[in-house]
Amino acid sequence: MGTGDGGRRNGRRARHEATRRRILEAAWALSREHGLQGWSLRDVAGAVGMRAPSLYVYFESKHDLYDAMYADGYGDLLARIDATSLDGTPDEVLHRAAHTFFGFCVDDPPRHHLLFLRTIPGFAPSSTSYALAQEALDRLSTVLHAADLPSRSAVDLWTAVFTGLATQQVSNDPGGDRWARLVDPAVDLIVSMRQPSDR
Amino acid sequence: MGTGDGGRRNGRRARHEATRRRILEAAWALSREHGLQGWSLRDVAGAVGMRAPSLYVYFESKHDLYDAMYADGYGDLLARIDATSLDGTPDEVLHRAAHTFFGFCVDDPPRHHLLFLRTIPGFAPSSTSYALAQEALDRLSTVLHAADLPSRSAVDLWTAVFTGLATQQVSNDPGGDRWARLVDPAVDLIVSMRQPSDR
DNA sequence: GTCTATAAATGGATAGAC
DNA sequence: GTCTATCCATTTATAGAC
Repeated sequence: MGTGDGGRRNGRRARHEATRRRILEAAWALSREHGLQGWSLRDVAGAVGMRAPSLYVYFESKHDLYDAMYADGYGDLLARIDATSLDGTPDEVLHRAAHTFFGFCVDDPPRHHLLFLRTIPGFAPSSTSYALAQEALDRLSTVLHAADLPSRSAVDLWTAVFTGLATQQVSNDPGGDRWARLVDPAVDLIVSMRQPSDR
Repeated sequence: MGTGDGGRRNGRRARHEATRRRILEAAWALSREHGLQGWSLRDVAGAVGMRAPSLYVYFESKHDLYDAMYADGYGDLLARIDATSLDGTPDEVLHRAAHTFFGFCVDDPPRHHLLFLRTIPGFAPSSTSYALAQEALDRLSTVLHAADLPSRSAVDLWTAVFTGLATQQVSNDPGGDRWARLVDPAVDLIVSMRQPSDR
């Protein structure tokens, strides 16, 4: 024992999780190819060599699959945040943080769509998935605070500006850098907002 | 003659246009109630006392209806821009322009969705409708230019920042003012970006 | 866990009578 | 211009055999 799978080396549970992940990845791939709403459960099933009804062993519904994608996306964001160095001056950290977030958005447009635009009819993240979104926001607050931008206004402006830049980039100049070039100037502007009371 | 309707006071053409508008308004109303994708052509028809097939006399398809809504939305935006005074100092004009745009976005979330988020599967505006969007952007450029912010970067940053603020406001604090309060500070920041070479 | 078969509903769009 | 009738395709989801 001690493997947590009932004593079997490749337990049911692990296999189940592995298949879940294959399905999840197939859904992401289809989203990148045909848009976040451009595929059916049949399509996902076909992509993993199954029939549609079999998916219901792994996900309760299509919305449940979207929810898993939502959690997965925020998991990726948290991982990127964790991998972002906090070395250097506060301003250096801010520039780095902005690029981390902007890059995350433009690297995967459908993920950006699901996490930040949220226009899937009838879909709302579950409370456990939403907790991940909250966690990401908390970490952003922590970084901004450590960089002498502690006010809620600063955090709110930060999210609005960089989701805004990313949305424009993704939808009006995909693959280009027309708005990407504005990330650093935007950080400088927000930094210039620092007030004595903030320190 | 001279009425442009073939000599009839309430010509076919005028009636046709009037019915088209009724359908359009019904689609907007349903969008505000159930979301931009939360209604079918049957629903729209029911709302105007018709059956679904009759709508095809006025619109070629559902996408064609979306396209008319898109053009209608930009028509509204252009009207608001026209109604916005250019009096006062350049900075006053900029603040006014920002509030005009922000108010336009938050006043009608599904319109904001259709015009600026553009996540309707398969929908893309026709060239004539898109020309209206271009016209709106041109007028924004003109205003910013007149207010000593002539660079393309300034225009790009402007659109990103205020669509970003509006999206956050609409989706995370509907009816509130959490991001609305940041409109004026954001204008101040962008204004502070003016460079000698810009004048 | 995966399948076949099918339910159950929906929705866009067309044909043709009136 | 509006209707009835209907097509046709699609999709999510379930039942039950294997």
